[in-house]
Amino acid sequence: MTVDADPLTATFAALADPTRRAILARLTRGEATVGQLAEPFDVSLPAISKHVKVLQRAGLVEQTRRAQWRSCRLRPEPLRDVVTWMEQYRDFLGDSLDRLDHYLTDLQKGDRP
Amino acid sequence: MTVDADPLTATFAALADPTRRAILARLTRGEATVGQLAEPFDVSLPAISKHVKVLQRAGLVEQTRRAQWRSCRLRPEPLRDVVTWMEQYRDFLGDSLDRLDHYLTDLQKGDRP
DNA sequence: CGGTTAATTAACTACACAGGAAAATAGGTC
DNA sequence: GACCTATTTTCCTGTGTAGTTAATTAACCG
Repeated sequence: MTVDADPLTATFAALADPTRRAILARLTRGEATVGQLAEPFDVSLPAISKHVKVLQRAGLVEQTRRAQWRSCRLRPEPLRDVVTWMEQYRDFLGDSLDRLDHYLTDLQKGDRP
Repeated sequence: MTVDADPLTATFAALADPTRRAILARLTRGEATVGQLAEPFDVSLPAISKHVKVLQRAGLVEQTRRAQWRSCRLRPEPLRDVVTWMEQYRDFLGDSLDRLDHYLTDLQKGDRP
């Protein structure tokens, strides 16, 4: 993966790693520092730091500095882009994606945050 | 990506390539041989053949031999697994995924093909 | 300022992947 | 069998990535 890949490619590439998916799952339970994210894993801190950077590049994680801590927060937009991409397969997945489609359309019109 | 990656990882890795996503999009319009899949792209046939193999390994494409042609067909299961995985982010994506969740649950119970 | 903590960067190894060209396989036709 | 077509396999190159340890940056604390 090049650094200038299109957003969808960057998102799928970011999701194509179990450690990164686990990091995202952890972040659904609230913000966390890089050190906190690293705790459950048996890998070095630099490794986690790089994973976080991949997630940032894909727009899935946002990092804010608080003193010497980097607090990581989950960003939903790329996942919504994935859902949007999957809509072209609605005939294969069933009509539920139609409803999802409408929801996202409404969302773009500003009907909901 | 190792060859023995878990299914979700293999699926996301397969989707993390624009050429492969284009191949999938083409297959929503019906079956196609490897040669037909290669036509729109400015890459060699072996390259496409390898992309198709990655898609097969992820379960996204099924190949059936007809004489010397390999007809490729889209398989929806891995995409459904992606939707299932995304359900843990429903709070971030909105309640539409709840409905999708119910749909997939009904589907597992055999309410629909 | 010296020390401590949090996180990143640098340098390196090992491996996987995208791509091409060329050779090999497989099936159909004559 | 010889030949043609479709596809895959093999071999090669360049590049990206996951991981390590060691060094570096950044911010706070006394």
